Amino acid sequence: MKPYLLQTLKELALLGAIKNKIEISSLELAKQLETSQQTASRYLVELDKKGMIKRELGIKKQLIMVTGIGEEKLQEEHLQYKQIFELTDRIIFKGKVLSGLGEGRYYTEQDGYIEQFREKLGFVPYPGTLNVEIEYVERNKLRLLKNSKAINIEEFQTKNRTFGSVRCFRAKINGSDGAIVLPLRTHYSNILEFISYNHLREKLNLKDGDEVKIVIYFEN
Amino acid sequence: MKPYLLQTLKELALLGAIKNKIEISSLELAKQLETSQQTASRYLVELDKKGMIKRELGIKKQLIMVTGIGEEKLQEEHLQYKQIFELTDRIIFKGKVLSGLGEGRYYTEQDGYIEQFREKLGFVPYPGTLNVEIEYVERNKLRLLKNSKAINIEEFQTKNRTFGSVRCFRAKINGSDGAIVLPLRTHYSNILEFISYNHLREKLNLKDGDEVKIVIYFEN
DNA sequence: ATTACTAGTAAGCGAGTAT
DNA sequence: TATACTCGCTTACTAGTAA
Repeated sequence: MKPYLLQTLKELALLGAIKNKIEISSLELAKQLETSQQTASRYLVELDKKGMIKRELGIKKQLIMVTGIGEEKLQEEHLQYKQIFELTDRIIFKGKVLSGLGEGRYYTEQDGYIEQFREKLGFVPYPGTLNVEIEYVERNKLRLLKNSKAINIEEFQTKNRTFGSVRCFRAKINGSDGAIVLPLRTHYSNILEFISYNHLREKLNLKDGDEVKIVIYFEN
Repeated sequence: MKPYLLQTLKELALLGAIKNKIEISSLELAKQLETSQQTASRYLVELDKKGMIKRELGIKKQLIMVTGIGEEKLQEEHLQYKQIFELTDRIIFKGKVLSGLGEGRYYTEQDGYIEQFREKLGFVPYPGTLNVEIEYVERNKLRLLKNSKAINIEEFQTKNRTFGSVRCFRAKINGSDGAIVLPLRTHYSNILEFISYNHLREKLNLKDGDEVKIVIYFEN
């Protein structure tokens, strides 16, 4: 949708055109939008064609109402602003289920980790991690976690090797509870590793390539 | 502000660029905005010139952060969406104080009205109404009151004449409590009549032509 | 008064490319 | 790899005006 049409739609909504007919001439609308009468008229024609407004054209005046389609579009926009300014305790990602390398299983089966997961997260994870690939550009959102308080899993040693610290954040995947694990050393990547009490692939019926929604919660 | 720049700013904010530097190439941004690398680059230059973002240009990547000015602009936008979808129990107007015809005083001094104001609104109004002229196009917002429950002041008679019914809504003008009165018969006009316990012109130090903010509250 | 078409002008776009 | 310039093309804008 063209940005200027969205602005026009918003202006109409502000004047009460959601679930209500409002009476507004193209010249009045033009003044609101700080443009010409002709342009305002064109905007209305375009919005009408897209089914975002409904018009009743009289000889002197026109009645305008935002349609359900138009309202939805505005609500989408509203949600985005809420994400920016209100839902600041969480980050929302869309991603694709990825076939892991089986590494996750090796780590989640280490007693040193399991014991801490149980203590600090309150569950023993199903072996393995569910890997989700996010859009490369969205890794920027992960930066927000940088200065935030995490659930820290401490490093530990076995006879053979050392297992590094891990930061965890409570999270949901398609509504199911769990946590994401971020190894402390590695750089932020575009792959999220999700652990859960459940076998998520089975519970949520996930196959490689499926789109999922992940919400990560944090404090501050 | 150009609509497409606002959309760009919002996109950056969604990626976490408020109070945070994010790492994003013009090509990545272009993908997010569904436009070309050149256009995204131009947008960033424009936003930078307007002081809405701050950039650190490296050879390979650029770090971008939304500035205070940019954040304010986004918050303004957020507020408008809140007005559309959340603050549905009120209407907000900006208007100009208008010199009345003295009619208000005549009506507000009628015992038949005074008694009902005291009973239903909880105060005896200072004699006279404060008249506020709103933008002509904003009279559309008043339509929202049409189907809404009002505080109804009943008609009554004196020896000489009949005084008609009036609908009242609790309201605030520049933060001060009172009510607006809408005569039942008259068509919605672009003049709001405000009554209050206080002498508002004095209390708020208002002169003709001063800009005021009025909030009208209603239920459903 | 309105809306909205036409036509000429201005602004925006993106391919090519320098840096 | 990047960013962002030039330039030809397209889209958007508004004055004039018909309906």
